[in-house]
Amino acid sequence: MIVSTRGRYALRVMIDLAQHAGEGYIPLKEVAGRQGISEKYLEAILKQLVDSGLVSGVRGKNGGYRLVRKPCEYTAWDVISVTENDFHAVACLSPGAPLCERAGSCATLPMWKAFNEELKTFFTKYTIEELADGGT
Amino acid sequence: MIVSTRGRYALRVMIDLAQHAGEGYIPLKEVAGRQGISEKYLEAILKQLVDSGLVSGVRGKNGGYRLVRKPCEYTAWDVISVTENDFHAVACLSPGAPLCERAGSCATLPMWKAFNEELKTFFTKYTIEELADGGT
DNA sequence: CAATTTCCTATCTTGTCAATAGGTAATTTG
DNA sequence: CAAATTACCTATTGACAAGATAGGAAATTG
Repeated sequence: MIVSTRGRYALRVMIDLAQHAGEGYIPLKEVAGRQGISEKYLEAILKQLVDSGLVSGVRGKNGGYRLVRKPCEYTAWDVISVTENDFHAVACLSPGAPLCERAGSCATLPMWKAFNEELKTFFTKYTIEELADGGT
Repeated sequence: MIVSTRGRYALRVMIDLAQHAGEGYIPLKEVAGRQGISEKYLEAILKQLVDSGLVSGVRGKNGGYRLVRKPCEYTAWDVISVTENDFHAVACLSPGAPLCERAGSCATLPMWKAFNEELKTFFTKYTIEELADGGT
């Protein structure tokens, strides 16, 4: 598949946190329980979300995770682009990829570039708030 | 990356064959040479294209590969959907995937379905002829 | 028959995904 | 302070696919 379990889980976690916003910090255990996701695996995903500043985590009793911004201020793209490892159309378009010597005459490169843009455009259309509300 | 080397190579091969249509059967060696792709690896890819009826292959002297239809009658989607292993948004949407018990209440499923459609729509817009001509 | 060229099967290496395990550091509460 | 809670950190495992390579069998031509 194109979007891995990791990315899917990350989205569900963000949605879960959105649905319980305003309730203080939500412990991982709760989210994992509600979502039916392995705690340990979720831990790794949440660390990534914390590291990239999408979520804040606090230790100790009453600790847990919380959204940093309002749910309407996150898009699916924000989450996916952080959690999916190499979310670009083709290898040549990965950041830091060695310049392809055929790039100048590559018949397919424009299509891949357009697809790359399309990816971002598509997932930016969905906000976490919308997804959490199940609305359009 | 999202589209693997396999899919990219397959597209380049199809374009190459389109650019040399009407010249009879083109041996793998020529295509591989022009495109700078390992012969043995290309062999496996071409077999896939033959098996799925996109290309015909003939053995022996003067043999090789040839497009079955006109270049304008192939889309990038035709090629990619055949060569990419599991080209669907998420695992739940792979054909033959076990029905997800959360499907009914899954907040993200509609988005994944829309993305699946978008994939097909996007790549269907490009014909091999257009790509081969380098035009818009 | 000999050369050509596709077809077929098997193998190998490398890397990522998905998950698990065990321990460390911070924070609150009794 | 002690104990419970909870996030953080590092390492490891198993399964699988990508990307490639190798050697030979079958078909076709001249």
